[in-house]
Parts: sequence; C-alpha cells; structure tokens
Amino acid sequence: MAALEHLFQGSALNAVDGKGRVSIPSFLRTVIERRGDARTVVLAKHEAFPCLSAYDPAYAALKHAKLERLLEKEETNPDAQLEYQQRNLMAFAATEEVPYDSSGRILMPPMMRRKGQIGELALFLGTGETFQIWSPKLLLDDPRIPEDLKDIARFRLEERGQS
Amino acid sequence: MAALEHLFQGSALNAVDGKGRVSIPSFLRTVIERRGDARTVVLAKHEAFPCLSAYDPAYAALKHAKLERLLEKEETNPDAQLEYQQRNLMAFAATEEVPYDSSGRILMPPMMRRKGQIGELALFLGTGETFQIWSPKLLLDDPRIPEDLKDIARFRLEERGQS
DNA sequence: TAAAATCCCATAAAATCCCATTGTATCCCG
DNA sequence: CGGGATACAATGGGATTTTATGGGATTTTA
Repeated sequence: MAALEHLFQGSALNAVDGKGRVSIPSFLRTVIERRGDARTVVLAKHEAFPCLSAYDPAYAALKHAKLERLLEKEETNPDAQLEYQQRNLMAFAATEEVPYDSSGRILMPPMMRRKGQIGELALFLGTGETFQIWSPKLLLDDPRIPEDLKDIARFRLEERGQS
Repeated sequence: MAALEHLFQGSALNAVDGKGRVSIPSFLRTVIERRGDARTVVLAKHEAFPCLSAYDPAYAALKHAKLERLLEKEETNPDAQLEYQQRNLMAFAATEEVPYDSSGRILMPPMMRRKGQIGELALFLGTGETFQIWSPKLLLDDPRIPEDLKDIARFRLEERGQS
C-alpha cells in the first residue's frame, strides 16, 4: 500500500449525467484503492491547464507532510509563515474530497465542474502521480497539448459518437 | 481514530441566523468525529488573519501536549518559560469550546463572532489540521489571500445569491 | 422573571442509495 | 478455436436519506 508505487495511467471519456454524476474509470479506481484504502478522490483546479487535477487522499496526506517539514525548517522566517498559510489554504480549502459510490461514480461538485469547465463529457487522463479531468473540447483547443494526445481525445470522442 | 490522519478540506458558505446559530458543514463534522468522538468545536481568533481558527478537542489536546514537551526540553531557558505561559494562555483562555447539536449547528459565541467579524454569512475553509471561519467580505478584501481562493469565495456567494 | 440557550419539529433541496439495463471484455469447455 | 455463459463497467432513473435552515416551545441561567 506504499503511496507512489502505483501510478495513474490510461485515458477514458465518460458521461456526466443530469444529476452531475460521473463514473471514475475503473483503472483509476484500482490505483486509488491500491495506494490507500479510501474510495475517494481529491479534486483541485490544475495550476497550469484549464482542467482539474485529481488524486487519492493518501497522496494528499503525503504532500501535506512534505509541506509541514518544510515549514519546521524555516520556522524563524516570517515570510515563510505567510507563504505557508497561503499554500495550506490552496491545498485544502481550494480542493474538494468526494467519495465514489459502489458503482464507482462521484457527484462532481458544481464549483469544480465550473472550474474545469466540464460539460456533458469528462476526459480522464492518467499522469502518473495524479490524473487529470478535461473538457475534451478544451483539450483539443489548447495549443500546448501534443498532437498525439489530441488524437487520443479524438479517438475517444469518435468511439462514443458512433454508438 | 489517530488525530491527524484526517484532515479538514473543502469550503462552504453557511448562514448565521437571528439567534446566532450556524451549521458546521457536514464534511468538517465528519473529520471532527473521526479524530475523536466529540461533537464539539474549539474556536479561537486566528493569529495572522482577521478570521476564526477552529478545530476539534482532540487536536487541542495534541497541541497542548506538544507545547509541554517543548517546555521540558528548554526548562533552563527563562525566555522559553514566558513564551510557554503566553502560548498557554492563548491556547486556553482565549478560546471557546462549543458543542454542536443534533442538526450540526453551533451557537456562535458573541465574542468570537465579533473577533471574526462574522455577519450573516460564515465562510468555512478547511486548512488541513484546522479550519477557518471567515466573513466572506473580509476575505475578499485581504491582499494576502490568493486570487484563486477569492474566486472560490465569489463562487460560493453567487451560488447562494441566485437562489 | 427576563434573557439566553437548548430542544424539538418541519421543510425543501441536495446527496446518496438501490435496482435495472446494456454493452463489452473475459472465461471456460467441448 | 468457437461461442455461449459470466462478470464487470458505465449509465439511467426512482426511492430514500441527509443537510441546511426556519421557527416555536421548553428549559436553563443570571
């Protein structure tokens, strides 16, 4: 159950239904449950891309512990104090932890849905330590995204379109 | 039930009614009850921000124990003695412990309400080991608060306004 | 006994559970 | 190897429960 022995990988395109529910792809759930024993995802706005960043609570705790150790080193520095407060706020207040049910679905919180501009479709992308949730349209429109990755998004869209 | 295995996370904006009652958001109550078995919150003025700092009794006990150990180490240092006395005063005399009822509401003590300048609305922000209670307006006006977090406060205000 | 705190009940909206369906991947055995 | 049987994933929709909140009644406190 060591936190970072298991990495998030792969992609999937799932529907967001009228109630705001989305299935977390099972291959991501497997990693979550191997890293800890929660059936829960932590959602945050991605710092660089117009999408959401997601991970498991064990990873969040690990990140927090790291921050704490950093503070103890710089305890005397007054600037460090404010910076610490700010980071803590971003790491915890600006994130939401949502459990998934027995069928693997979360209720996407309205705030996160808006921050990630997620509409009827959610594109899940594994990125190792974390995974991302995109509006497929936004991903295709972003010039920073490699063409090969866009091909994957297009493929997932087609897959769904023809059904 | 280890104290710091569960962290406070997320945000919510709740109403303070005419009697001074506020609901503690359920996701914070869950953490409180997992950390110990009290249905109680400890309130204090935040040391840096114009808001309240809040936590569970188990965390208060833990913090106290930590202070004690620190003191024992520095027993010979007279400065440490004074500092300990001061911190101890703040940690206990300047805080109030209030239980929440079966519907999850506390009666916000008038002194704390004034210290935090909490009006009709209380913004709850998880910050890991503790959580904060803000007047949303004061948060929006504070230059030290990251813009992304203010966005969240604005979102919560909107959410409520349109209903 | 007046003010304040607490309890109790009511409600609307939201979140959660539960069951059903469908498509797809996997298994197993002849 | 074929082809049905099986298991699981994603998803829809109804039923149930929880949450936040208002307001009255009762108890406690000063």
